[in-house]
Formats: sequence, C-alpha cells, structure tokens
Amino acid sequence: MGTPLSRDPIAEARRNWEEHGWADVAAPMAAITAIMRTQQILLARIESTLKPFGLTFARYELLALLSFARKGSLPMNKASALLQVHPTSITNAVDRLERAGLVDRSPHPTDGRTTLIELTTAGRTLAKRATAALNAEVFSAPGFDPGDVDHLIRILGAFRRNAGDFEA
Amino acid sequence: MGTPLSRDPIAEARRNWEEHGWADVAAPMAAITAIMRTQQILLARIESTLKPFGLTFARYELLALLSFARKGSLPMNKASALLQVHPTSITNAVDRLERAGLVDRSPHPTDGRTTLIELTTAGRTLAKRATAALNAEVFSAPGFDPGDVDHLIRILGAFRRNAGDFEA
DNA sequence: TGAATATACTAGGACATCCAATGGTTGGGC
DNA sequence: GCCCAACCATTGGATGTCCTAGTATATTCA
Repeated sequence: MGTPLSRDPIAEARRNWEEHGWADVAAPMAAITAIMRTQQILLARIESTLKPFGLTFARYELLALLSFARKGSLPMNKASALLQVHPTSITNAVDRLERAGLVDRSPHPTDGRTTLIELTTAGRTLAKRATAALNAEVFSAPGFDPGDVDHLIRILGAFRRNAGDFEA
Repeated sequence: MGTPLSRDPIAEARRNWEEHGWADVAAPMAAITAIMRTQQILLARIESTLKPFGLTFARYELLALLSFARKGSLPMNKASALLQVHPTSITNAVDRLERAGLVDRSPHPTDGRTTLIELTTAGRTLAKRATAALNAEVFSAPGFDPGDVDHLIRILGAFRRNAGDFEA
C-alpha cells in the first residue's frame, strides 16, 4: 500500500459524523468501519502467504475444514454451513480444488441429493504445509497486543452469537 | 442464513488448533477468523440497507467521502488513498456512479493526469438519505455492548497504525 | 533541451460472493 | 402408493477486489 496517511481516516470520519449531528452513532460507525479495514489488512496478509501454494483463503478454509473432519469427508451443505458461506461459493471452490487434484467429489451413499467432498493425498499434504505457513507468517505475529486478543475473541464472540451464528 | 449452529465454529477451530500442537497461535487464529466473520455479517447488513437506494457499500463510501470534501470534489487518487482501496476499484465505482448520474468526472485544472470526481445534486441527495438509513438501521444498534465499542476502536486503531495505515 | 523516471488513470483477466432460477432427489401426509 | 413441498447442487448474471499491462501526462536531471 501507499505511504501512511498523516491522520487516521476513520477518526476523520467519526469527526465528520459528530459535526453533522450524528454524534449518537459516531462511535459504532467508527468501530464498524475499523472492522472493515482490519479485515481487509488481514485478508491481504493471508492471501499473500497462501499465494505460493496456489491457494486463496476461501479454498484454504475448505481444505482445513476437511483436514479436521473425522471421516475425512464432508457433505457440501455441511461445509457451507460450517464456513458460513453460500452454497455457490462451495461449488466454486470445490470446482477449482478438484481441478487442482486436491479434493474429490463422490456421491453420498444413501442420499442422492448430497455430494461428498474428500481430500486427496496431495490435498492433505498441501493443507498441512499451508497451515504451517499461516501459523508462522500471520497468526504468530498478528499485530495485536497479546492482552487484546482475548478481548477481541470475547467481544466478537458475543456479537456473532447475537447475530444468530450459533447458540449459547 | 440458515439455522444457528449448536456450537461456535470458531471455538471448534481453536480446539482443533490446540489439539494439533499449535496452541501457541490458536488464540490469534481465533481472533482473526472472528474478525473475518464479523466483517461478513456487518457487510451483509449494510448492503441490505443500501440496496433500496441502488447502492453498494463501495459506492456509498465514495459518495459519503465526496459529501464531506470541502471543495465538493476529489481527485481519484485521493479517494483511493483515503478509502484504502486499489485505484482500479475507484475507477470501477466511479464508472457506475457516473452512469447512475450521481457523480461527474472532470479534468484537473492544472494536472492533466488527474481526474476530479464531483457529486451531482442527485448524488448529494442520495448520499444524505443513504446515510440516514445506515445510521437508523445499522449504526444505532450495531450488536456490540456499548462499552465494547470503545475497546474495539482502541484495539483496531492500534492494529491499523501498526499495519502502516497512518501515523501516530 | 531532451531523455529517463514517476505518477494517474484505464483496460482486461482472475477470483470470490451473492442472488435467482433450474433440475434432481427425498420424505411426509393423505 | 402417490404427490408435493422441502432440500441439494449447479448454472448464469451482477458486483467488487486485486493484478498486470498499457497510455498519457509531469517532473527530474544530465
């Protein structure tokens, strides 16, 4: 990215909100905008780490999920639910992973509507190496104060629960 | 989205990390994944609020930025820097906003390389109405505990500064 | 002054996401 | 036993983001 700005653009936006009579919602606006920007920064780091493996974050998430599955396979709709993305995104990711020889599609033994996804040997190996890279290059030095990490997990966990992601 | 899951999928992932010998980075991994998911939820709310106005979040951000510009116009590279997105994203957004009659392009008076973006009357009106809708439907009840909002602003502000977004 | 470098925007391609619509498959209610 | 609503995966279209490359204009410097 370019040169650092001389002032925090989100703090600027917050001031603008306050000057226009929206002081009551200025702080939440700033927090939400900050989350947007933080996600963008983190995603860029992750994508950059995964690039040498030929993976995007979306495809990595699917590989990682499969690598933790007890049976080694997962129905597509389960993957969609657990990763909280639309079924079409799973279809898209599986298409590319399958073309790359990292996963296989197979029909569900009893339910003809369902398709199972399974890691190939190459997929399992790549998932391990990509996870090691993410741990080393992103998660081990995330840029948060260690004490703040627990704050974030608690605050965002409550938010996600309120939003209906999961139950208490 | 579907039914709430019975357990927090990010807490599950954290457990998986710990069981595989990556306990030292499990917490940051969980925090980062939670930011990704939180951004997704918030973006969906924002897009849903903006949809009746024919706006996306990217285009709204540009309209809002222009509405706060002193001169009422902004060079495209300034918009790119302040919104922290790729110049091509600005080109894309301006293309669509211009086609919708919400902004105009004009040449910079002294620098022939630069293009200025300016709100039309319709653009200024729509920006006001869209902001009012976001304030009412998203920012006024963001789903965070009021005390947590300040925590978030502080934690994410420090992160963004460390990441080189702006200077102290 | 004239060439080399830097800057600003645009064009085309890859990827991910969502939505709406389609075609199979299941399973419960009658 | 049959039918229809619910479910599953896929396709096609729209949007946004980034990357690479290309064109035009400015600026710097020998």
